Amino acid sequence: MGVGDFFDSYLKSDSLFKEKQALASSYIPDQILFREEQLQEIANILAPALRHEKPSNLFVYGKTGSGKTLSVKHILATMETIAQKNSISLRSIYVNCKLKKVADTEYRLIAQLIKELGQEIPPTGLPTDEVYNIFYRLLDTKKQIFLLVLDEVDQLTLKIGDEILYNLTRINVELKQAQICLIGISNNLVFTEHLDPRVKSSLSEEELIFPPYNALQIQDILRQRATTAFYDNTLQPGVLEKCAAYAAREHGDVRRAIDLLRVAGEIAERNGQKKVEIAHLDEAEKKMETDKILNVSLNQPKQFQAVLYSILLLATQRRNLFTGEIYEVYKGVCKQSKSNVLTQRRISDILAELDMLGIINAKIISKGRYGRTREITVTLEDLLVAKLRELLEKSLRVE
DNA sequence: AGGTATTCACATGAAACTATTCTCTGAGTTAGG
DNA sequence: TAACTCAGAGAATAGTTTCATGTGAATACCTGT
Repeated sequence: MGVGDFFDSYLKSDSLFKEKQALASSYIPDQILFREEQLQEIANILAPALRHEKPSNLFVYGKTGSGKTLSVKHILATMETIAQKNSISLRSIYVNCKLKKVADTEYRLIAQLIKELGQEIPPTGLPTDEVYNIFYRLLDTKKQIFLLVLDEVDQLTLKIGDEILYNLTRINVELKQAQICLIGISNNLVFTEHLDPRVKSSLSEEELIFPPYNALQIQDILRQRATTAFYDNTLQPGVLEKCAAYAAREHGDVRRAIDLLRVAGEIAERNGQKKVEIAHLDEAEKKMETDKILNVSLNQPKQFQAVLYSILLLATQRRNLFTGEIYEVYKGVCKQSKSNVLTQRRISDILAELDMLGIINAKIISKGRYGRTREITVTLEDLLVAKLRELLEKSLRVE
């Protein structure tokens, strides 16, 4: 059967989704469940902004998928509409500091902020303090309050230190008319402990913790989303509960639960089934994991791929691998793929990063008289390993 | 036997270097009046 | 004389290299019994 037939039957088969949007990660529901307290608290802290007073800086902690970003965004949106109605000059800017090539360095963060204020800044070439100056000028055009949200700030400081945060907290001193209020969001609870004490005290004048959701709450949230997203009676009984249970086990990450539900729905739909079954959930979980690994691996730079390929080669023979062995194999791989060989120092870092990405498991062990090294294990499924190896071979043009 | 001291095989840190991409500046060139 | 071109100086960034220092515990090497 041709592609045309496929599209025909695709059109004819009715979708399971009524409004798939509701399961997207960017979706903001009208009502945020189980976060009344936190919402109220944020509102209390930020309310002075509506009277042209600078609110205290706020720091929001909580594990991934506990509704931090959603809540903050929600409050800001409502504040902006109210401000507009009463013609109060209030602006909020949201940046995610983790986004590569967007806001993950000092220069780029400020550049991004300027962009949000409606001006373009070249991606490179300007000295950083010049960029700061442009930013100051843009801010200080009139008397107004800026609410500046830095999502995943921990990533930022991890990469480039806390100097920017210090600068940002000091901006208010230099501004004549405008004032900015910083709202940091982090999913690392001990994050501020690595911070310069000055930054720490000024950044977290107010702190707020988002506890993880429990299984029952996740169920309710899922139900809320599911009723908008799916047609009635599309979910088989038990699916929602199972999905919630999965997520509850993963420290109450609702985002994951929602993704899982969406993917399960997609799978059911693709199979032409009328209902989402529990089996689809299992399949969805597996698929998400595999997709993630494949995606991440193939998007890594060549050298990472070469290292990973070496690991996979060795892993077929033995369980626990050490840095030195991997390096030897890696050198061979490099020769074959005609790329240049990096130092062991660098490979050590690459191994650490692959570990961070969750592709491999690395643990530093001491073998006593026989030295200290990383012990690396591969816990991926055999099928996935085979596939990954094949793809890497193609990408590296090896063997 | 029990207690130190060594030693291995890397890990971890800091600084400096390289290549790439981009802006800005000012000298030299061109074209028009 | 104004507009244009183009090379060179400077920046930011990613990815490395170089050099220096750190480290956990299995062994080697004592010591005194």
